[in-house]
Amino acid sequence: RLRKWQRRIRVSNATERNLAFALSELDRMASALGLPRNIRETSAVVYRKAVTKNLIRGRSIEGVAAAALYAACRQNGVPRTLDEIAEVSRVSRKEIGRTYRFISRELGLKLMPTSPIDYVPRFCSGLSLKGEVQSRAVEILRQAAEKELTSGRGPTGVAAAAIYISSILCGERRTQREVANVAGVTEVTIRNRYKELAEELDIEIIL
Amino acid sequence: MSKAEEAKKTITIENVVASTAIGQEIDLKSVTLALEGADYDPEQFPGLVYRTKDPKTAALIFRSGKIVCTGAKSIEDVDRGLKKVFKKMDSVGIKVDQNPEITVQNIVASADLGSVLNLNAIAIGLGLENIEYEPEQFPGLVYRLDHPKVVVLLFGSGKLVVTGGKKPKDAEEAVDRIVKELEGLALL
DNA sequence: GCTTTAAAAAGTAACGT
DNA sequence: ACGTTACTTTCTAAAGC
Repeated sequence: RLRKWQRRIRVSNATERNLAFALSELDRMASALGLPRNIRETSAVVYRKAVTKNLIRGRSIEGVAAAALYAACRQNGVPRTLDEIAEVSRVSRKEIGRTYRFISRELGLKLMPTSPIDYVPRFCSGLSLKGEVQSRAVEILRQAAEKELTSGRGPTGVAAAAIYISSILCGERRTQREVANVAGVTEVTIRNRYKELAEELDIEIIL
Repeated sequence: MSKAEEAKKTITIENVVASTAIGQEIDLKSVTLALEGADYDPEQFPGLVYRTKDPKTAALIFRSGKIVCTGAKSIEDVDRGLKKVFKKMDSVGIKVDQNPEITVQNIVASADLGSVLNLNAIAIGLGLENIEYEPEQFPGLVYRLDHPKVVVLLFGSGKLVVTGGKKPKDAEEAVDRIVKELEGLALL
């Protein structure tokens, strides 16, 4: 009788300790990425659901926390790339991606693939580009989606290319290197994507 | 001719994995020394790797006498490749049953649906709960089928990969179902 | 879970020239 | 800006950590 109680208390303590650690880990990563409170709350909700469904078994708390944060950013329409999450996590990008796929499926998050449009505001502010450049980039991306120029392409690369084109069209040109650094892709990728967008959408770029 | 028939004609078997067992324990150390081109590093992996050039295959030989053959382009090539492995083992002094049971474990096939695909629309159409499509991580959409039990990777180009099947017919049935489901959703 | 093998799909990356 | 190589995803068996 007494042992059963002690065991419950022990389990309870361990569970609470693990949860406290996970929440502090979420907070630490969110702070490092400068994420707002609503995303920290969303990530905590996702993490608690994962705990409730026993999804932590065989997985590290850090891994599930990182995946929960990645999911929370996407749910709120302000995605971070796996590379960005991995930078502030102790877990590898590969592990975060696989854990995300697992909890996403188990919790039935049903998230749509990340849209390049969701990266535009953040990338543009990182390049000090005005709202006009942003809306023009978004318009390019809308047309790109309609003409099926985004299937299978990395969202960040497509967003970067649209912003690159938009910055030129608006007379606030940013170099491929500047855009590439902010978007976390290579200049080669921006070149490939922008050539494709320009040709398929009949946009003339005068350098 | 239907699109399903057209697509099925494009199916190409790319890789066949099979397992078998000679009824005997093997001293991998001595086999490694006797067979030229044999790679064996027990610290890294318990199996010895032996490659054949025609057909091009890679055999993983284990201490237990069990063997895995990968890389063959057809089930016939699995048999041809393993026959060569058996002959080599024989020439090195290992008595091998020349006709052990061979089990095909996995068949990887590729095919072409003939037209570009809107992966985003397909992800929604086939149901976000049955599909994995994360273009940030991989350009292909992952679709798991229960019948046949295989995994299909769909690409924006319209080309696809079917893996996990144990017989050529599994790939055919998978392509057939994919085409019909996409046609039903007007996405092909 | 990992280790090793093979193979395709298409995108992205990192080398060298 | 090329070209090459290589990594991402899926599957599967094997023996052992």
